[in-house]
This record gives sequence, C-alpha cells and structure tokens, in this order.
Amino acid sequence: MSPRTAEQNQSLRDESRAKIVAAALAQFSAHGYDRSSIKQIAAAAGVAQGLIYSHFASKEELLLAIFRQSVHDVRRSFTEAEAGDPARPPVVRIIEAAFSVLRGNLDFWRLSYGVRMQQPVLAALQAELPDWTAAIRERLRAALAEAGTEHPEIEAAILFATIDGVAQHYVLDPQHYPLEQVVASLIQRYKGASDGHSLG
Amino acid sequence: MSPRTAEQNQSLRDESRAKIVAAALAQFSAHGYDRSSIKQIAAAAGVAQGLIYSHFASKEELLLAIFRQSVHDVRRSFTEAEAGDPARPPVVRIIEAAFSVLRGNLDFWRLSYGVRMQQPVLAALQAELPDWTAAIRERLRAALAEAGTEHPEIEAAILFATIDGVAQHYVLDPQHYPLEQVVASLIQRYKGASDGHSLG
Amino acid sequence: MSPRTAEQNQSLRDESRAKIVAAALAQFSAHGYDRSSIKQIAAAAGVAQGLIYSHFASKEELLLAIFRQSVHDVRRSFTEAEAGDPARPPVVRIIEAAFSVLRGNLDFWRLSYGVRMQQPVLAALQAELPDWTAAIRERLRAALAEAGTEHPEIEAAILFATIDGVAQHYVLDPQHYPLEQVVASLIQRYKGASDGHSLG
Amino acid sequence: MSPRTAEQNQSLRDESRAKIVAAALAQFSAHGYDRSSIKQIAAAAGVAQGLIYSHFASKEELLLAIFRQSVHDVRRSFTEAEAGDPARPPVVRIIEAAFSVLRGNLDFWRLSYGVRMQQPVLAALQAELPDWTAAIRERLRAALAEAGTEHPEIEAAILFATIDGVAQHYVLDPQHYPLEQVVASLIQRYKGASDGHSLG
DNA sequence: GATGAATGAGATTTCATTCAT
DNA sequence: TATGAATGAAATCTCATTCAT
Repeated sequence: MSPRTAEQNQSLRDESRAKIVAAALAQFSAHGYDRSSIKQIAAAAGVAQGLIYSHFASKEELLLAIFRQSVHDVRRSFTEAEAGDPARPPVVRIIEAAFSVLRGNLDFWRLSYGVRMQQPVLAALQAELPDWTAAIRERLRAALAEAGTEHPEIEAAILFATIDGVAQHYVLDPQHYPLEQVVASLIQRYKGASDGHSLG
Repeated sequence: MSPRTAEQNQSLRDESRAKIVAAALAQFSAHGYDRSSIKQIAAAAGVAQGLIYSHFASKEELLLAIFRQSVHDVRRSFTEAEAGDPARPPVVRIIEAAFSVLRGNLDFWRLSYGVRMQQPVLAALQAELPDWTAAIRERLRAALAEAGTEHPEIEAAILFATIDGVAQHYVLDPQHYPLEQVVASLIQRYKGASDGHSLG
Repeated sequence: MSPRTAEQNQSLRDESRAKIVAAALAQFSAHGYDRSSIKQIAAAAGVAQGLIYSHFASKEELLLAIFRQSVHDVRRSFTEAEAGDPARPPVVRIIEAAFSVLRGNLDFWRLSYGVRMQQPVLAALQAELPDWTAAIRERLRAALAEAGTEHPEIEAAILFATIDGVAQHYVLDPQHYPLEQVVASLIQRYKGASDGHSLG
Repeated sequence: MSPRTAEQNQSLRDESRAKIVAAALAQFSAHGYDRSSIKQIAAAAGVAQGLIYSHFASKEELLLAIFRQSVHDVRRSFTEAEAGDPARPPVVRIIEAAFSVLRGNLDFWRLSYGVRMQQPVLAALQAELPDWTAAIRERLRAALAEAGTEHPEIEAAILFATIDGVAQHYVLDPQHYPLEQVVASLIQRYKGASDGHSLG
C-alpha cells in the first residue's frame, strides 16, 4: 500500500530496459534497423510497445543508445584485451584484442556493419563513430611505427581493412569461417613484422 | 499518328527500364534499400510509379534485377581487367582488377555493402551471392597456390578480406581514403609473395 | 511513525486535490482540454499520475469537476458583486459583476470558451450549462424589464451577447484590449436605458 | 489504355479534394479539431486515409487549408453583402452582411469559434487571423466615425463584440435562437445612431 | 506503353488508465 | 495515501501496390 521504494522502481526500470535493449539488439542484428519494428521488439522483449517509449524517445534513440552502450563495452573489452601479455608485440596484442572482442559481440558487429553504409540512419552518430575508428587506426599506426614499419600510416590502413574484412566475413557466416586459422596466420605475419622483417 | 512498330515499342521500353534501373541504383546506394521509396525512384527516373511495376514485379525484384545486372557487369569487367598484362603475376592482376572494378561501380558497391548484412532482403540472392564471392576466393586461392604460398586457402581468405575491407573503407569516404598508396603497397607486398618470398 | 489520523489523511487528500485542480485548470486553459495530458497535469501539480485517478474517475470527470467548482465560485462571486451598491440600477450592477468576475477567473473563462463548441467533450455538462447561461439571461431580462425596456427578452439576448463577446475578445488578448473603456461605455449606455431612455 | 489526360486527372483530384474538405469541415465543426480523426474524415468523405495525405501534408495543413479557403469565401461574401443597398447607412450594411455571411457558413463559424482559443493549433494562423478580425474592426470603426459617433474605436469594439457574441450564441443553438429579432433590433439601434442619435 | 489517383496495411508514437507496492 | 512502471488502444502518417484510362 505504500508506494514502491526508489530502489524497487529503479530495478524494475533497469530490468525492463535491459530486456528492451537485448531484444532490440537481436532484432536489429537479425533483420536490420529498418526491418525491425517496435512491435516486434516489444514482443521479443516481452513488454508493451508503449514501455519502449518510456525508456527511449524514439526508435532512433533506441538504436543510438544500443550503439553507444556497445561501443563503450567494446572499447573497454578492447583496452583490457590489449593490455594482455606484455611480452607480445603491440600489433599482435591489438589483433588478438580485436578478434577477442569480435567473438563476444557478434550481434553488435552485425548491426554495426548493417548500418554503417546508411548515412541518414546514423546522422546522429556521425560525430561519434569516426572517433572510434580513428582511435583504432591510430593505435595500429603507433604500434607499426614502433615496430619500425616503413609507411606506418598506409600499413595501418591495410591492417585495419584486413581486420575489418575478416570480421565482416566471419560475421556473415560464423559457422563456416576459418577464423582460428586466419587469425593465427595474421599474427604470424605481423609478429614477423615486429621483429623487423618486411611485410611484403 | 501511326501506331508504333514493335521495335519502336521495344526500344522505348528498354529506355524506360534503363532509366529506372539507373535511378534505383542511385537511390538505393545513397539512402539504402528500405529508405528509398518507389515514388522517389520514379521521380528520379522521370517516369510514373506505375511504370516501374510494368518492368518489375515488386520493389524487391527491382533490387534483385539491379544486383544481377551489376554482378554480371562486374564479373565481365573483372575478367577483362584480370586478363590485363600477362607479364604480371596473377595475384597482382586480380588485385588490380578488383580495384579497377571498384572505382567504376561505386554506387553498386555501396548498395552491396549496405544490404549484405540484411539476410531477409537478400533471401532471394542467397543462392546466388555465395557463388559470386566463392568464385573470387577461388581465383585468389589458385593464384596464391600457383605462386607457391603455403596455406593458399587461408591466405586467400585474408587477401579477400583485405580487398573487401579496403574497398569498404574507400566507399565510405572516397574523398579522403589513400586508395592509390594502399593498393600500391598491397601490390608490392603480393608481388614479392609471388616471387617466392614469405608474406609475413 | 504513528499512523496518521483520519483528519490528517483528509487534509492531505484535500491538499492534493486542490493542487490537481489548480494545475489542470491552468493546463486546460493554456493548451485546451485535448492537448493537456494527464502526465503534464500531474507534473505541474507535483503529484503522481495515479493520484489523479484516486480523486477523479477519468480525465473527463476532472474537467467536469473543475467546471462545476468554477461555475459554483463564479456564481457566488457574481451574486456578491451584483449585490454591490443598491443605488445603481440593476442592469449596471449585473454588467459590473460580470466583468469583475471575468477579471478574477481568466483561466476559467479561457477554458470555458475553448471548450464551449465541443459538444462531445461536454456531453455530461449539457444538462448543466444551459441552466447557468439561462440564469444570467433571465437576470438580464428581469433587470431590463424592470427598467421599462420594450422587448426585454431580445434586448437581454443582445446584452448577453455583448458581454460574452467582450469577455471573449478580452480573454484572447488581455494585454491590449481596452476593457476599462469598453465597460465604461457599456455602463454609460445602459445607465441611460434604465432611466427610461431608448437603447437605439 | 492511353493514360488519363491532364484534365481528367485534375478533375478526379478536384473531386476528391472537395469531398475531403467538405467532410473535414463537417467533422471539425461537429467534434472539434482534436476529436476528429483522419480515419473518421476519410470514412465520411468516402476515400482512403492515404488519399488525404496526397492532398494535404498533415492534419494541421488540412485545417489550415479549410480555414484559408473559408476566410477567403467569407471575405468575398462579406464584401458583396456589404456593397448591398447604398441607401442604407454603412454600419447597418456591415451588420447585415455579417449575419448574412454567418447563416451561409455555419460549420465554418462553429469550427472557427472552436479553435479560436487554442493558440497552439493555430500557430500557423497567428499571422493571418488578426488581419482578418482587424479588418472588420476597422470597417466598423470607419462606419461609426462617419456617422459621427463620439468614441468610434471603443464603440466599434463593442459592436464587434456584440456581433461576435450573437453569432456564437446562434451557432450554439441555431434552432432556438431568435436571430431575426435580435438582428432587427440591432439594426434599429444602429440605424438611429447613424442619424446622429446617441447609442445609449 | 504509360500515367498517377487511389488504396489500405502497417509503422511509429502518444496517452488515458491500471495496478502492484 | 501515494507512486510510477506498465499497458494497449488509437492516432497520425508512409508507402508498396493496383487499376481505370
């Protein structure tokens, strides 16, 4: 008869929000942003349509929230993973971190790749996404430069493209893609590079 | 006004169809498939909405037709480009062909990358697309095998990923991407490989 | 904490109710009935949405309650004001009462005029409102008749229309409307009438 | 089999538009703007909901279009009616014109009075409506000044309020309101005024 | 072959109302 | 008494598609 406490309310809201975010990420990832309806998402989350709007101002805000949260998670995982074994060369640690993060967030990457080409959908992310990719590129450049690579900027662009391409091909068909071997081969190649050998 | 001959009608139809396909490709590429409306496409093509349905059974069929035609064009351009200079090693010829084809079909690639993750949109292409990518992968494998690469399958997957990644990064920002240098560096690297040197 | 006594509870309830009624009147007046949401009203009143439903069965009941209370208040003010100075002729006293009441209840009049044309909103008031206006009209008729006006019913209708019209124009733009002068001129006109002079 | 001619299309569109406007005016007038749904309007007009949006960008645009068209019609009728019999004094001609226009556009006036208090609904009309009422007020002022009335501005405000009030009371209950007699009495009163007699 | 008016299903979003606490 | 999370019906609007001409 007394009203719920603030904590009770907060945890109710948090649960709802978590269900919504999880369902939305799954739907967006599986069908793409435009093909996922609020109705579907609500059904998948087991809540009423209206509740979504008590957490997010619009469908687009929902996407942005998921994106921001995922980017945040990924960034953190990446940093952790990168720290890894200090004995291994930095480039290798970055490569390993990238694929470790990939494996743990398949849905996010699928969504991310699905939406990356749609400029209008992501108008609101335009200011945020470049930072994110630029940060990775810069890390790669620094690591390659440190290893004495000749044109670190260009080589970083190539390595970034390779990682991105592998990630995308993997995400498209995780069952059959030989990710282990591909990553192993990549590491082998760049481990050499960091010992002073040429890449090509 | 005498009635038009059958040929005249046919060529009118062909013109309409060409205008529609061109407009649709441009719209799909610029805004994505779901964000492009038949009305916009018709307006951009300078025809009535209804006419689109006299050429294509549905919006999805229009997408498929564009895809099929583009894949066909690209395949042909690729083959031509690959034939290129017989003096250069096959891997290099393939790389050069890939980027030559990329530059000539920016809109197609943008569209392609934009829908690639959306399984449902492309349900009808599921049977066709894999062939297309598999064909490229196989060509790369064969070329690498011929050059004596140790694990040609894995190395082909990596090279394919690199090409795809570079292409995608380029398509996302053609103005600023250092495509020339990236391609040159790639060619340098794989030219060496085909002379028997290691890739890593 | 000892349980609250019945009186304490009652006075808490009364305070809540007063806050809700005040907030609702302000919102209805400012944005119209349909454009005011329960959420807004609750926020403006500083209470939870649910509390409104513990006082009023529905949004429409809230409107009706406000209306009834306001009509009651206005009636009382009107009677008081009308009593006024017994030396002045009755018609004049009514006119003065009307505008005195107007000035003190701007929000109520704005709401009233905003809602008057919407038959369905006021279905439940249909039985009550006519009484209210009829009462005023009758008072005017009696006063005019007493002053010897020739067609008191018709003249009452005209005077009522004038008062209503002035009130409405005033409510629409209280800053700029020359209410003082208009009322003064009206009183001047009807003071003469009650001395036996013609109105026209 | 040949497409419809431009005229055929135009007349189809005009018919649809007319049906929509008529239905919308009736609904808005009967239930108020906010209580009239596009679904109801479409049903009343005998067209699909979507068609309304091929004629008007939004529900609000529909309201504005109706308003603008009605104001235009009313202005014209008013000017015609006012021209009337040059033998009668200008004030009288304006009064007669006002009520003549009122009788011919009951729905418009009901709608007009219904939305007049809702500032937000009519945000887009804010720049247009004042002109319209100011024009009438000015006409009244000029006519009264010409007749030698002492404070023509204030008297014009009163006469305008009377006309508006009568119109509104009439619109609220056209069946029972004694419009004829009220108008006759008004004319009588202001005919005298224009002969130099006092109004009060 | 070509037109564009018309349809209607479905999408996003709002909001009065309920109810567990 | 009071809270606010949650519901779900209904509103506005979009758009692929049809069809008379």
